[in-house]
Amino acid sequence: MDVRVIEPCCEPVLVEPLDHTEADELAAAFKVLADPVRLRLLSLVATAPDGELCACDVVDMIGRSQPTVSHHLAILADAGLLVREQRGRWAYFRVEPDRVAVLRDALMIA
Amino acid sequence: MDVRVIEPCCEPVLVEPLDHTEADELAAAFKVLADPVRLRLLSLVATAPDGELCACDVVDMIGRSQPTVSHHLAILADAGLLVREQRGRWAYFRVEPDRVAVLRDALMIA
DNA sequence: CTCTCATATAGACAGTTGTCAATACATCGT
DNA sequence: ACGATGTATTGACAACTGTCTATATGAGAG
Repeated sequence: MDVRVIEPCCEPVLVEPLDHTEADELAAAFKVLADPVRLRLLSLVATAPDGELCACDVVDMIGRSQPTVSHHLAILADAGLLVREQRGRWAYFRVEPDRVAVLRDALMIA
Repeated sequence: MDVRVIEPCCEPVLVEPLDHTEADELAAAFKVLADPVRLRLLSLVATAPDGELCACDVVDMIGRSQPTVSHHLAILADAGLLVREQRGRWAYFRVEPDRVAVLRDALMIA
């Protein structure tokens, strides 16, 4: 039977209320996720076969104009959720798991 | 040594991109978290000694007007993150852990 | 019943956000 | 060097959001 030492996971970590600064930063982070286009972009990159996706392929999948997609990708990258890598004319994006984990951990509150 | 059978936890669960409907619903849910006042309210309730908090005590802690606090509490309750219980003239709130877990699970993407 | 107090609602206003068309920038191929 | 192509930026506009004051609702106390 497969066993391992239990790690603190999925248990409450919030022991005292957020102060103003923490709340502002967290809210800004969640605001990035509070848009359907950005969530779909994130899920597209996360489920991409090679773990990365070219911006050139994304526009058609999303169904928004190229500037709009570029804008949302920039927001995700600025937030650290995606990392951007320029290869020639093309921009490739991949998910930054640690950054996603920060937000996930913030929800271990109850 | 404390051991147990491993459970699927904190591992990627997203295997295909979100469709429009899923993205819209998730975005609406994260939008609720995308405000510092609501995050502080949530953390105040989550860390309250009895697991519940009276709206009457909250206004002073937050530093916003009573209507504003009431507005944010309503948004959190409508989203299912808080449950509201009227006791006489007072309204008590507690966290709905299952609802928080839904959002946390949505971030198990990488 | 009436007064008081906790909470909710209405309405208004400033600031922010998502979107697009137009344009600029940058890199590759010829 | 030049043209083609992928991506980013600019500017504009409609829609949404958070906040307040003023007011309404609703429940207990006297």
